[in-house]
Amino acid sequence: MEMDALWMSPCGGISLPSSAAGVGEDEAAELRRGPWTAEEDALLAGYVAAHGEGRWNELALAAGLRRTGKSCRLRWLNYLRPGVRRGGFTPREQLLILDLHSRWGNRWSKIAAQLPGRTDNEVKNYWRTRVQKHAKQLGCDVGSGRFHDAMRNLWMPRLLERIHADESAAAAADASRYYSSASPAHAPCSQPACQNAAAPIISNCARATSPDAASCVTGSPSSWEASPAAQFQTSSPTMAAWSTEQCQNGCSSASSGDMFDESWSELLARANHDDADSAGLPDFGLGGSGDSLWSLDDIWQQPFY
DNA sequence: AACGACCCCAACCGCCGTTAA
DNA sequence: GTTAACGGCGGTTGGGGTCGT
Repeated sequence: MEMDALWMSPCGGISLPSSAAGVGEDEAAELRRGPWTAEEDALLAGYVAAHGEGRWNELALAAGLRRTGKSCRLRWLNYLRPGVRRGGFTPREQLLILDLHSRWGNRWSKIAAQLPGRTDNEVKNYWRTRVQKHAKQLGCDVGSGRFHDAMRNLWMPRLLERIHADESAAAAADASRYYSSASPAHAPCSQPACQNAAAPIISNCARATSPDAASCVTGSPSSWEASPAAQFQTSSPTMAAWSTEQCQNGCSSASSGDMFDESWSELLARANHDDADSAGLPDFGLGGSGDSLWSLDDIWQQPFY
């Protein structure tokens, strides 16, 4: 679809505040806004490839782009830059986002820096659209301790289960190829970082802080203290080190999708119908509490990936 | 098929810190 | 030392797509 016409003002141009960075009145009168066209992308990418990043206002003028330097920078960083990964977040990435956000808050650029190929904008959008949606379902605020601890004790362990399942499947596939080809190159990864990839996160899972965390889901304030997550205390590599290495190794191959959906539906189903411990999960006391904070009917309607 | 509600994400906005003139 | 320009960051918005009725 040709976007050019859509974003031109009726007068053939758009008006921007004259304070638009680095441009004069004449230039500002001709500046374009809105979605980028393929031609603009090509212009920008070509110019950056030839001259490098930085000095965005200058670059915009020199490249002949009728865009602000800011707009060029954003387009480059979020879309055109080599290595930018698109598509759904993998379980690993989701787990990292949860963990890092719990530590750093809305420091999107800092969090994105730990996710190779991901931009702060993507992380921010993920948080706002997915995570906040589920917080709303819970009746919690995402900034509340209750929501915080629900993440640590419910979703993060489930993400780890998912990751381990994916890795087991991948390892099995590798082993299968190994035995059929007898090639040492296909031996399972023996690097400590691979084996301990999940441990640093689990250790954080065990650090729930809010006394009423469990009450968010159970009304049983201390049940999470005995969570099996505590057994994962570790001195493994730091999260930052893990994130870069592991994401580069595993992010691109893992499946995508919203792990929260799976966590909600499966965890709650188990908690209500089975003994949580026997299912390998912490006992959050969900069964029979009748805690109206959970909207089970709604949650069970979530799609299962 | 039509319509409205909701979701997702690209892009913009405003603020702030840094830098250079 | 001052100030304007710039880059970076987090918050917000608008529009296209999807889903449900």
